[in-house]
Amino acid sequence: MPKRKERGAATVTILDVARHAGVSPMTVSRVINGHSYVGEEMRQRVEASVKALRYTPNLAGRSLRSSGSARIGVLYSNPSAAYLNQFMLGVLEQGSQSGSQLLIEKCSGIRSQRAATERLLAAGVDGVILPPPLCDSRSAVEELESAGVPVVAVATGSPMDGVASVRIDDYQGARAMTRYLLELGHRDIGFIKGDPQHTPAALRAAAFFDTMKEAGLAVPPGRIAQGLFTYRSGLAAAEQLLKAPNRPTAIFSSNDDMAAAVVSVAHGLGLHVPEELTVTGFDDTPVATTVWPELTTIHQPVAAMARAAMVLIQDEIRRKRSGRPKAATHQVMKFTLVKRQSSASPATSA
Amino acid sequence: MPKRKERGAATVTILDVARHAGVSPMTVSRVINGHSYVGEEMRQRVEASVKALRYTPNLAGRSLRSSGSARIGVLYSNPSAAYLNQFMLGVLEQGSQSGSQLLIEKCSGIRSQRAATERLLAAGVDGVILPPPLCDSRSAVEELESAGVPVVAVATGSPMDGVASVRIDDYQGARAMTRYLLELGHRDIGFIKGDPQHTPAALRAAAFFDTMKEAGLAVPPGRIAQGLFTYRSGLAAAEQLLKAPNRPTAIFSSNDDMAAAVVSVAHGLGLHVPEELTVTGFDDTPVATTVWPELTTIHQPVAAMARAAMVLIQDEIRRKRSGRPKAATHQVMKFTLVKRQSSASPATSA
DNA sequence: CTGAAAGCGCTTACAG
DNA sequence: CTGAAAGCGCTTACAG
Repeated sequence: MPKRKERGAATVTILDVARHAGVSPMTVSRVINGHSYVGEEMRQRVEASVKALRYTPNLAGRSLRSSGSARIGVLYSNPSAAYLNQFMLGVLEQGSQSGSQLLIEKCSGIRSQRAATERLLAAGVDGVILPPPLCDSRSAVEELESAGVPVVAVATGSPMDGVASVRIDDYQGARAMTRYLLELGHRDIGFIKGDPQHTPAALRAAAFFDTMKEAGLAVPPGRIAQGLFTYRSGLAAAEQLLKAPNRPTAIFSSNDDMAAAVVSVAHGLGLHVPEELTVTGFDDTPVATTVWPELTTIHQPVAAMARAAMVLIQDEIRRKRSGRPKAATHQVMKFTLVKRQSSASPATSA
Repeated sequence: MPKRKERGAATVTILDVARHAGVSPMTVSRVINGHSYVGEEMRQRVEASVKALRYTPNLAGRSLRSSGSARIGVLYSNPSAAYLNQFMLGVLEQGSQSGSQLLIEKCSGIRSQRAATERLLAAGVDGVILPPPLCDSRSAVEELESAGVPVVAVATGSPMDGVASVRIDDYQGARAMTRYLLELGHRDIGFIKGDPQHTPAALRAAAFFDTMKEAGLAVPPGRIAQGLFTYRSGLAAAEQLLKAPNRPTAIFSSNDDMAAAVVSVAHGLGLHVPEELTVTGFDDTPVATTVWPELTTIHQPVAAMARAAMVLIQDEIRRKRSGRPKAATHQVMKFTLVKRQSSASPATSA
């Protein structure tokens, strides 16, 4: 005697749907997954049953049968808590959806990096995702790839050949922001550079300079400050820029943490943001909506990028298992310019 | 002919371990799960094999067989991006570990709350987790429970009878912080209250007052400011407290966002933190380590609380399925006082 | 204390 | 275009 229905709560399975629609479970499966050719009439019958029974597939069952049950590692360092949270959110979301198992390893410094890599390999990972700044670590990539483990680099400014990557176009992002500031009427714009060790920092700076140049505007050295992507470095950079004899009407910071610092310093100097000073950031991390005024910034879809990285790594794993060559896809995701309260046209009296 | 081994990568299964150890898969399963009585010699043999083969169980397989494959809803409103990220991280972690499926619904206002609840019920959730501030919504709890769906409330200041909850002891947390400030030598301490709509806010305030009173210290009304847990409200509160004729030597803010605002205002007034003003927060969200100086605060283990909530809801679901009564466990997790750079003894010249 | 059998929900080949 | 069979990796009863 089958005991399929012993539980109190009726869990609708693919079999229930099949029975309801008067077809085989296979057909239901095909409809759900949008696979191959299914007769139009059947498709509709199945879809109606799915709806009527409120069926949602059990992912455990699916991933058990499909080869989705990969073991995926995430190796990170230098944790900006906010970024990492968002990133891991995407990774976990996609992971639980596809039934993959995740192994998270943190490292700091080259020695612990090697140890962490070893641990991942020992645990039998099928693929590894590298969020920034490890996405640019040749040593990490090489150690993993030479062990036959595919890698996906996330948010790198310079994707490596043969290594899959997901990123936004940092250059175009910074260009869009600079153009926006120009459109607002700003001509005298300060810029805070990011950590030179991080590849996207250079792209953001280059885009700023190029766009200013195209607009026929010179950027004197006094309008540039070096930052390290930290709030603290942003404080110093802001003071440098704002204590100049005649300050700029806008400051474009290479990330949000530093932009938040600029807002704080401006406030301290009695400058109203955005009436007397426009401040913009980059990344749209949670701090952008925490500070007041909220920051105009370039939204980097961190969670979506993490999800995309999971999809890419799973594809590489599948390819490897079936003996196909690497795809090494370079995926570029869309950024968006988010206008909030920290930006405005310069005061006419400036 | 079995095709168990067709894949290139050798995925170690429980069967491999069983063969290696010369026992049945059942015995391996029992050892792994620490179940029932297994002969000591066998246990060791199995454990050795697990290690030798680097076996890690496939969670999809496990959750398919066990009744772990519950469908769990998370209903949230009023998103503090940082808090929610951390919270979801914990939920997803636990969810993927136990093979549960997650349904996330956001709502704002009572009308959309009802709609979101309906959607969860329509999707056939087996249980729902309510992060703050929905953890205190009687209407949400009642609607779900009356539909027979168990609920776990997270971070509520006043747990309801018969509804499972996970929280920290906000009163003791604020008490610990106040004592710490007193130990540092502060006597004149300002306090910023949180949103009165959130139940923990009152507990934190009460603990501050009680502890000051016990120390024989009066808290004049001018030392208290009302906040709403937002950075913006913290700016206003900080100005109110710091522009008083003789300002306090320390300000205890009911959360980190407002404390970050205090630091910014202090900086603006030319006050050095912590030399001239100690600032402390509550929660230890990412902003606490973003600002400079980094905030001394009470660490609330948000991700761990989310994980605990998942475990509780799964327990309730299991109970319900097997016809047992609700457990309605109230779990209190430990907070920790994290000392960072924003606090110090008051200047002797103060 | 240990194991042989059956089945969780789904999808991959293989037939038609 | 559709379906019957088999099996993904694991654990729940049921026997011994």
